[in-house]
Amino acid sequence: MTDDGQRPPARTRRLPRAVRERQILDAAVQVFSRHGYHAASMDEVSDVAGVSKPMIYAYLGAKEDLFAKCIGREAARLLEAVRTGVHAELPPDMQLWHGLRAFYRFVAEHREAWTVLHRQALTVGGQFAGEVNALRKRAIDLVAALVVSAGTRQGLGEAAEFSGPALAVALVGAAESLADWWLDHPDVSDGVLASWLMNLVWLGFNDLVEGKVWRPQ
Amino acid sequence: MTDDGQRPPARTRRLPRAVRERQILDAAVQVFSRHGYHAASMDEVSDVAGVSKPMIYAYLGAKEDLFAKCIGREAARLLEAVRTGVHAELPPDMQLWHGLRAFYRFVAEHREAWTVLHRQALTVGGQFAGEVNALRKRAIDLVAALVVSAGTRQGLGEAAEFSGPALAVALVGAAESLADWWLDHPDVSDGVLASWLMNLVWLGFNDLVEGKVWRPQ
Amino acid sequence: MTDDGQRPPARTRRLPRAVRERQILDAAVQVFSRHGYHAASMDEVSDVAGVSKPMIYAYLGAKEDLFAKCIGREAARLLEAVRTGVHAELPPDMQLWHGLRAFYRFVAEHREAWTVLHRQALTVGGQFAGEVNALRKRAIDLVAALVVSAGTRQGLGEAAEFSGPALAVALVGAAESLADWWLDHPDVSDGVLASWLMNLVWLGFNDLVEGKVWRPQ
Amino acid sequence: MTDDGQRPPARTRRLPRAVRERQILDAAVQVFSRHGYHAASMDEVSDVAGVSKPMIYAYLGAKEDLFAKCIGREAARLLEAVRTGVHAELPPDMQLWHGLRAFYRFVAEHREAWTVLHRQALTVGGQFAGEVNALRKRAIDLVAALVVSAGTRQGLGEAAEFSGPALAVALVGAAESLADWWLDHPDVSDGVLASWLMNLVWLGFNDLVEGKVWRPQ
DNA sequence: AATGAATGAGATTTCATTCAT
DNA sequence: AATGAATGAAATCTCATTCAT
Repeated sequence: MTDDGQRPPARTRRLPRAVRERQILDAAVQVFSRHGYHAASMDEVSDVAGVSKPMIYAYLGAKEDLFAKCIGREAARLLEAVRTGVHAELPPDMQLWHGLRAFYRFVAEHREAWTVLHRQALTVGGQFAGEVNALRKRAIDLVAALVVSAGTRQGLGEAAEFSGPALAVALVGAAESLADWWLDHPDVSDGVLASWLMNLVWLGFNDLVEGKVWRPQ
Repeated sequence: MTDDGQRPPARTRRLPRAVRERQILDAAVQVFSRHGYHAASMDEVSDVAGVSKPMIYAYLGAKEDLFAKCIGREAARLLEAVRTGVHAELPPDMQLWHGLRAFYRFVAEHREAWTVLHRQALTVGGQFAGEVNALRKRAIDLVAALVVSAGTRQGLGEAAEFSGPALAVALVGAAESLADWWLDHPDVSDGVLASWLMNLVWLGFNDLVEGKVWRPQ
Repeated sequence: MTDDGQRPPARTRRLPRAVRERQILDAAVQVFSRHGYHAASMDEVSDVAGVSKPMIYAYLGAKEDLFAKCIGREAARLLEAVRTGVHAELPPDMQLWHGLRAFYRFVAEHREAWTVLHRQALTVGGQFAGEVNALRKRAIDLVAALVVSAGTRQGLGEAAEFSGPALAVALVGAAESLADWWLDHPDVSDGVLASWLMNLVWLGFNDLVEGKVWRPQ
Repeated sequence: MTDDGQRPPARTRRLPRAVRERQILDAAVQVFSRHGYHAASMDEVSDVAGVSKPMIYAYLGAKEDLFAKCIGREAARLLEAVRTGVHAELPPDMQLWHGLRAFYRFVAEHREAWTVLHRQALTVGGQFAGEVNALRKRAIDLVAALVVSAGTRQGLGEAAEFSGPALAVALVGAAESLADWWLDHPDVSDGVLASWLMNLVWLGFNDLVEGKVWRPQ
């Protein structure tokens, strides 16, 4: 709907720096999401942005910097979206549910950003592990906090069958995996998607809280 | 003890083709796992393999082919490992549990293969989606079959709160995510890891089967 | 105390043209002396000068012109310094001695200018040979005149063992070489430096004048 | 007369590495001597060498390495030439004379090498000071040793009017300067050139040894 | 008078790929 | 069967220079 840099922005001239920077970042996210860090070329970024290469280097630095700035911006956006979606005054399960919905809405509305964050950032030899893992870690911590708060509230101790962080990791992985799946099945609403996960995870989690345990055999 | 291609294999001469091919593939997996598809160089592969570049091209084709063959071989190995681990005569939950353990054992024993399959193959812009997604799909289908068989056995229809494939996707994602997490927390046994997932997923799944449902509010 | 262009001159505005030109030239000499003609960048010059690049082009022309103007200004300064130092009414040896002292004083006080003149101007493939060689030639001619005047005064003809111009060239080379050496041994006074040269050259020269000659064997 | 890489060597194919390396170095010396380090382009080197750029990088490394190797090779050659020319069993003055002649012969026969060593290597911001200064220092030390040996042999102490190292520096500078001058006056023989210098320097030096001194006024 | 914004052109360097032996 | 030698093509990045305000 809004102009997100899909088409070369008509090669407008003499824009203020902030605007150009946004244009370039938009283009870069697009290109990186399509090809990944290494296969993306600065030439394509400059084409898509409708700006000559020297501007990119002048404003955003070398390719690595550019990528890092993409990651940084989109990570901040995603986190902000989730944070706004969660309502801290609600009970844990509702917080989780709203958070998931916000996450899926973001993925739906910013497919490219999500692709860059989820797929492309992993491949660059730990070079950008910092940026992305920080995001992931924050997400996991957030979930872990919810889980633990819910758990302790209901008297769940530290059991062999359960590990807060690991559970959070698994949940985040499941959520991400579903997000990817969703990209190819867009006919499901974000609410349904979130419900599925809640039904899978929350019910199981509640069983644990109540002392039910699955054991081999 | 086992030759994993760590050291250049002493530049032996006149080996039968099959052996050379294995040498090269081993080296390629190693190099791709370290740098990813694009950043990996054929020069490094040839160095690590202790084989000249023309041999690589003669035996395994261009870089793309080489990568595809890496993916193919490791995917087959992983699938084989899981298939061998699962005992089809057991009840679904035990099948799932054994499958997960086999999966984690494979990851532990073939970190490089897992890295190539999980991380590096994603970045190449859908070029190798075929190879990897096929594997993933087979894994998901396998899980989905288990889930559905268990579900139908207990009379669960197609409810709004539930989707077999999506459940499988989520489960696979959770398993993968935990695998990654495990790489940094190697002091947990594969059995424990698998148990965590079972407790998270299976219990929740059972609730669904029994008609329990989580709903917002 | 003196403004040597060390710090960006605070980006003052609306200065008269002559002042701006001096600012820019000072900066340019500094930058050229640090990096040489090719490695110097107009960006750095503009930064150091505290003036935008378009001003440089407007006032002093393209990079080549700028360099030529640097050379020209510093060459004129050096010549002026030497000319002022020499007292034409003195006998040749004293003229030479005072000239050398003036030269070394200039080098000490304008290291950057000297660097640009001596080192950087040589590398630009004869492009600025004109400017610099003119200076050098004037210096050599000046010395040669002294030498010849002293020689003819004492009846020295054109001998095989002697060539006025060549002697001058050698003397100038020795003086330059000592100047460079001096940059790393600043604890010697300009008088001492000049004395060394006089003792080396003048004595030898006098011997020649008197008919003494060194011959192989 | 001999093929020194003047013309592209007919693009011969599949030469052994050592030969190619020599070809490339020859071309590089030529190009660097024409344009200096910065203005020289790897493209031109590759053209002149009759070899594609990748070969240059494969065999001799990046531009900096290439330049350093040029300097290194030519410095070694020059030193070798001088060393061979000097006959250590002769008295100091004859050693100096033969050394100078050898030096001028080298300059005459390897103008390009001399240009690279003398002019171009100075401009590269001290980056190659190591290589070149080492050479210069060795030359100066060699001269200084001669001077000192001659001086002490005749009882000259450390006087204010005299400094061994400084004298050597001056002499080397004079020799270099004459070498440059010679490039434009090739009708003088190397013997004559060397004689001039000997007459200028050695006589003056002998005066000093004998206690004669020039003093201002 | 002065400059932020902008770029065409060209530099170095790397890589996948193939001959010729 | 095996490889050292070789390259076309393309990537990243920089710089001198100018426009539009």
